Amino acid sequence: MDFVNHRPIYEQIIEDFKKKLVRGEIKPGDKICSQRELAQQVKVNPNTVQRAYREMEILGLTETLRGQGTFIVKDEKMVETFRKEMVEAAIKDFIVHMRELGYPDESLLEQIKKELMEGKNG
Amino acid sequence: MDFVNHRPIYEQIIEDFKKKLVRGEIKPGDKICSQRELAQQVKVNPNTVQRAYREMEILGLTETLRGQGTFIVKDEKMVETFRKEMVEAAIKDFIVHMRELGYPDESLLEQIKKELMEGKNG
Amino acid sequence: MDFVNHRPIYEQIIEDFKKKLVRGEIKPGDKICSQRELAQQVKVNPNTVQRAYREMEILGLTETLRGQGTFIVKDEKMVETFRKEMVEAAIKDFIVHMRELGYPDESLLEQIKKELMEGKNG
Amino acid sequence: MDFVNHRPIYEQIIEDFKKKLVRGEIKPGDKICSQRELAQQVKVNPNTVQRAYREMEILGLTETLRGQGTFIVKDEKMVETFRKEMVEAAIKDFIVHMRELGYPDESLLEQIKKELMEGKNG
DNA sequence: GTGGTCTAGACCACC
DNA sequence: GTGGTCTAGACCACC
Repeated sequence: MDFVNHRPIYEQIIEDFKKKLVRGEIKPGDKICSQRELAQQVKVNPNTVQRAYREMEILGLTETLRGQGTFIVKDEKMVETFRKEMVEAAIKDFIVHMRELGYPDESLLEQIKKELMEGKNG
Repeated sequence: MDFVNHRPIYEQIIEDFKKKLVRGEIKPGDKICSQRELAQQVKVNPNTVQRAYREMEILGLTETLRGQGTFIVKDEKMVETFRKEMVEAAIKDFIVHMRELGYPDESLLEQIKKELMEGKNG
Repeated sequence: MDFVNHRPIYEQIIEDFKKKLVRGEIKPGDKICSQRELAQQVKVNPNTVQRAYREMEILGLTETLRGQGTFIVKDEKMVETFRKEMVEAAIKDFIVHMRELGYPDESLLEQIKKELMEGKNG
Repeated sequence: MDFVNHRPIYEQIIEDFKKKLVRGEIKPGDKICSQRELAQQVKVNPNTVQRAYREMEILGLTETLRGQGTFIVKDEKMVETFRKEMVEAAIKDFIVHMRELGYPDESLLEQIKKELMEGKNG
């Protein structure tokens, strides 16, 4: 967690969770960490984790069963839709941002290619 | 300004300013809006603008002369360096983000190409 | 705090803090006064203290954790470097000032010796 | 002049003037720059220079003769007294400052000796 | 008019 | 309780 950032911690937790889901590190039907456990792991107040979990349930990502824990909803399609949405949003935001910087579309692909190579070797 | 966003208004002001600089809408040596003027334009308190301007000065982007106003530093090179930094950082952040989403590098260029086309026609 | 001085109060707060650090009255890792507490102690507005604390963080002297407080960076070396810098700067400034007054280097050591003695007895 | 400093410009002008006097660059009875002239030289508003000159007259450093200009008071003793005061104050302030930094008197002379040497060679 | 500092006090996020 | 942001508005130094 980034405690300096202005982004609320509970949003950062949700964001992390979404990334894990999209990457396939956690799958529909999986039981996820208890709130207490996660709070200890990421060194955050249990209240903050509670808020994140509550919001994830509202978003339809998880469901909590009394006395059993919190589970990812059993809906493969949901994850796939979700993945597409996040990827597309990321790309669109990026393009908008680069245009705001006055960066020409023509140079963009070249530059990305270059960075991808460096990232592999570096 | 986005008053709903978590992002502090003073940071949004700095961000706007950076974009204008990078796009060449304002140039080294230019006098920029007075604090009071900008405060009226974007409808925030002069103190908030003051804070943004102060941070820009610390960042080395502007110079402030008491009683005269705030100016972009007279240093073409600085602006160019700055432009490169911002573009590069944006691309790197984007790549990192896409990898966090588990998106394969191979598909990335294709996908961006597609989005760039749509953006043009849309 | 000196409310008559031209020196801004927030700078005086920073200066006091630096002196305490250099003198070893506060140490790396220590939690320092909360902003509200210090504001009450020195009878200034919490915003003024906030500004001082913020600048100290930018200077790399402190670290602030939301909801937990402000701490001196855990870096013994940094403090030592800082101490040396302050002492050296003070001496250099002094020498420059004395030369500006046309005071001959030769007399300087004598004069300081004299003053040091008086200070002890006085 | 230092336009960033919080020290009022008119005080900086007085300070400069005092240093010149103490160094002997200007002498009792000398005519000094006209206000307009100085304003142009140091690139400052004539009002600011006027204020500095007014204060210097109040301090008994100068006298203004209508239509003739401003002159340093013809009082050699005054300058000498003044010189002693400034030098002594500088030394005392310095010692106080170093003690505030917790710097031991014993090391002080050594350190100054060292800096004086460096200043000569550098 | 232009920037700089400060107060008083509200409201928020997180502990 | 602890820090962060913001407003409203005063007052100052300098142009």
